[in-house]
Amino acid sequence: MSSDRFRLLFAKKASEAFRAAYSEEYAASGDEQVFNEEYLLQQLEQPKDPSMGRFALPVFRYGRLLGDKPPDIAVKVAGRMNELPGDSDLVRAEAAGGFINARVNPVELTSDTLDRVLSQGSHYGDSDLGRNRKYLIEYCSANIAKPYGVGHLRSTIIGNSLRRVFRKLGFDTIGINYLGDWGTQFGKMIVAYRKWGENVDLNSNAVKKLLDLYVRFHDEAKKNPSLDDQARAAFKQLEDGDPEAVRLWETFKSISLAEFDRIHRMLGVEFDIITGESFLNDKMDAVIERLEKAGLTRLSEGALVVPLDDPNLPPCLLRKGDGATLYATRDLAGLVYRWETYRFHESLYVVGSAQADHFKQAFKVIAMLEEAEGLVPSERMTGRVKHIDFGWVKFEGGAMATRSGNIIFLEDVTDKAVALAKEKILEKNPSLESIDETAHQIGVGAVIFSQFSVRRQKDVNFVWKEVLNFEGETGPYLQYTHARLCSLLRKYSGEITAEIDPALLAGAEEQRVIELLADFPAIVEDTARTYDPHLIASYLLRLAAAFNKVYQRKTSDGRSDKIISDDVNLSASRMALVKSVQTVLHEGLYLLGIEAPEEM
RNA sequence: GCCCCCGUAGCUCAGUAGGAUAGAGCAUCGGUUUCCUAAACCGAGUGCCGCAGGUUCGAUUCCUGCCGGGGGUACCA
Repeated sequence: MSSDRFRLLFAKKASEAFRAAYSEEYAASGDEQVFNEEYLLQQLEQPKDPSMGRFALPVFRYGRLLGDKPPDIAVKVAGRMNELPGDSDLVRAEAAGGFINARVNPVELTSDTLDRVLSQGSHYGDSDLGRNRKYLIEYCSANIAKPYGVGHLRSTIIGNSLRRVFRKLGFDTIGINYLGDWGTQFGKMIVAYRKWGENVDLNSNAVKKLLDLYVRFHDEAKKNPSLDDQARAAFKQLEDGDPEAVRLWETFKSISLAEFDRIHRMLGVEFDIITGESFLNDKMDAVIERLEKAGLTRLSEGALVVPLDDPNLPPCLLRKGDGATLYATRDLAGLVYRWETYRFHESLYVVGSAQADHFKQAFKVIAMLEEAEGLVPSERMTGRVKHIDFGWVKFEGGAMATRSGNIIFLEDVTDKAVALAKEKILEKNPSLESIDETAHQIGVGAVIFSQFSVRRQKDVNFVWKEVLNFEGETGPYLQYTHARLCSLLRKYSGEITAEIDPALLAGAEEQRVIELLADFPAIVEDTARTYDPHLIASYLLRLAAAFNKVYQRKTSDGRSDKIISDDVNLSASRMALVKSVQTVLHEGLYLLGIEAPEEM
């Protein structure tokens, strides 16, 4: 939680109050560090229930030090704090058990927050945290010649979101799609195509036909293991530049690239660089040489490896027995290339947790190399490269695997979601102008949001019933709330400004919304710190729910308490809130990669 | 065998660098629209927080062991 002026003042007062209320013990403690402002600021936390206060200071740890009971300490210190001169209005201390709760002046918080949101608009929550720092984020990394399944969706949308989050924080962020366009799998594809692909027409539906070949290869390889040897040989041909193998590879690649491009447009996903493993083909020898020169390599069972000084990791393979390279070799070349080219602040790899060991190995090799070469710390990338892992996408509880053909095509999912969204629009808002476009935004939004519904590290279940549910904690719920806010904005004819009477927004429901609005910048930073957009997703649900309470509220006589009414000042105040929530909801959805239609 | 991740309400999950009575959604039941979009809102209830120890003023959170699920474990990526 970042510090604002309320927290700073609270910490300052608490520090003074401790010294005043316990002057003797303070002098005797010899540990004044726990009483200084910076330390206290760090100790501030969020009360369990927002109604208890905006933030709180637990004082349990002072019990022994001050020889007093925590609840008594809280009472004494809180009392002193409220007696201190200066800005006595801004934040009030309130003892509650072993906590000192902070009551922030609602008028100040309201005008402060609304002023910032309304004046900064979509830039609210921006930061210069990342000024002059480069951030690399690799995501998607789909494999050429394989279909785009829901498995790839997770990496793609997490990475796409992180790219937007880091940009917002001022980092010079580069999103990289590092396609799997090289490796033994292409040997398999080449063998399969030579054997069974002569009569396959690749002019239509090519991706699915290539998948059929791939699946058939694995089926037949079970009965006939010599196929795997043929595949390795074919990949070796490809690496050696055999023209026919290269021609086939290029065909597979162009088919896939066109397909990926189409799908990414459909999802609204962006990349700054699209490259592939093959880009590194001419950069691997140099890395291998460096490792050899550093004395880290060894020949083992015919293969060239780097033994790692970690008993839990197998050696990292650089060259197979036949001299061909591996995934790890290319990733090492990529690490070195990116470090030399960009000198990044951090470089992230958004890849599933199944590859955790692979990244541990690669990062370990780099660390050993940098150590062996005696590089100064500023020349080392160790510690700056991170594997951002995530759990599996399970289908109705089971595993998905390309090889067995047990896979859900992403487009089948989005098509269904979009169709359902269209059905709902026709039912609820048939006069809407751009029905197809809106249905697309809602359907795709629902699919994307479903991936953010759990923390990054956890497996996410793909269940049709849940992905196609538009009620409750879903993307469409957020979009719907946003659309209603836009509807109010269209209807309201007055000017929207932060120059309103904050007292008119003093109700508990409004205050809850304002507190959440004030939290947004910290949420964006937390997302960057944890590399998990789930935080934004759950925050937006809280914000939308809090606003819907205001929106649906009834007056004491049972009538709905309208946002826009005959009371000009009240309407203006509420509309300032409406515009602020709409702004943050829109920006938050943008950070997740989800569109926010104005009507639906 | 060894290593990593996970285990919270019937289901799916939150629980923010230990803290205040462990929270949401779905599902179930009931209610709200003379209509600023009911894709919403309100109400109803359920928890040996996998088990057993340990550290601490305080553990769902940290440590150890065990049980259960998933993943990884050199010529796939």
